[in-house]
Amino acid sequence: MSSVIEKKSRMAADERRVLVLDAASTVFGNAGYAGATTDMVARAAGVSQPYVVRMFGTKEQLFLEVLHRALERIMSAFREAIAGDPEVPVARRLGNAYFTLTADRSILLNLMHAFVLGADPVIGVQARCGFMDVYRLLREEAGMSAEEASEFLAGGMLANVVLGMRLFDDYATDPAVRELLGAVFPEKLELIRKGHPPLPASTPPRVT
Amino acid sequence: MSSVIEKKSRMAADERRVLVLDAASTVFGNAGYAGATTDMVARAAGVSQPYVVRMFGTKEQLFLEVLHRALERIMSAFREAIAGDPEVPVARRLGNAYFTLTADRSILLNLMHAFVLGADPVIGVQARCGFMDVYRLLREEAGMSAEEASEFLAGGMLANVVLGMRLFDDYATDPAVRELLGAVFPEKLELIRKGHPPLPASTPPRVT
DNA sequence: TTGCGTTGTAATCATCCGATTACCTAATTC
DNA sequence: GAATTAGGTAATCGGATGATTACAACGCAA
Repeated sequence: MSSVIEKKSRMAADERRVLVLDAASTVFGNAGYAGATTDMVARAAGVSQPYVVRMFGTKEQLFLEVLHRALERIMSAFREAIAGDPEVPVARRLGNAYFTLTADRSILLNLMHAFVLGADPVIGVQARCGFMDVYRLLREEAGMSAEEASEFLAGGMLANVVLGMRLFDDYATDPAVRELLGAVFPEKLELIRKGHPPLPASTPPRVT
Repeated sequence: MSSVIEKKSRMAADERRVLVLDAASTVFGNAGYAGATTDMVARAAGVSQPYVVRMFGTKEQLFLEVLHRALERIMSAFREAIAGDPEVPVARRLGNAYFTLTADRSILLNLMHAFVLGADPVIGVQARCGFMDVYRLLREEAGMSAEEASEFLAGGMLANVVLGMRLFDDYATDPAVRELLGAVFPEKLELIRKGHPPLPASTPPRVT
């Protein structure tokens, strides 16, 4: 019922910092960079709004840190997978690693928000750099061909979109959704579905 | 050098309406829903800001119209492709149609912006509906299997991300970008590259 | 020309948001 | 235990933004 961390009075700034970063990741992931406010982040972290901006300088720098941390997690998860059991093909190991990452929607959602802001002079640059870092990892460290890497990334982007769209919210009401999700997350469907329950006020889909 | 349409004095409201919708598509596509302002749209369309909101009621309704029009264009392009030359496989026809759509970045970018806003109570619903409409078209009208449709959509999502990220801006400076783009747009690379010149102030990528 | 509906804008409003300032209080040090 | 640093917040500011209102100019019909 209670939150995981419920400290009273003072806390080390470093601890508070990761709390705020976690909150920012969730908020930015749901609302996007421009749609989120520093006050939303502050409330989610249980601190005051001025404290958030003073810790990170600007809203933009806060988002860049969130983005950077998301990329770090992906890269390290992939590196672990690459160093894993050589019996199973590397593409499958990486796929499993990616699947594990979906447990925290915000990681992948923040990446997607950055990816579609390529026209932004500062976020766009970081998005391109981060994306190409991942591509290079697939090519050079995982030993994939350009076509294999492209195909792997394509599947990942579709998974990201499906998560961002909250398609799981319509799992119960639309058989086509079930079918598609089954194709996007082969074998893992039931597992991943448990981690993505529909929002409380899930509106039934209306056709236009 | 001059814009396509340069009418003086009065114009029929319907004509003006499509001008504003075109402008809105570009602006929303670049900045996203929350990042764009009605004033940016107004300036791009050459009208006053109050006129924009009076024509469409609210900024949200304007975005929904942009989104709806984008979906309509995709659906009709796909239906044309499905009705095309039966000699060439339908997946290839659809791929060509999708490639043609990339000529207007904003169509696909607005879709992506909507797709990552699934948590929004009104945009999210439209995003899911529109996406599933496309999926159903692939399954029922194009006769694809669930796996074929999923694979097709995956490739499309990667293409959208690559366009949104403005990866073409780094084509000249990064060989890995060239390689990846070659894998994402097989055969069509040179063709599509002509339609996506880098921004004037293209910042060279910095590694973090 | 007068009248009137359509097309459009200038001015303005209320709100929100990121950022700044000034201040407060719990620890830590000496 | 006084002094000092570190961890915070309340209050507020200036600018941006979506929306409203009131008004102006054009064009057409009688």
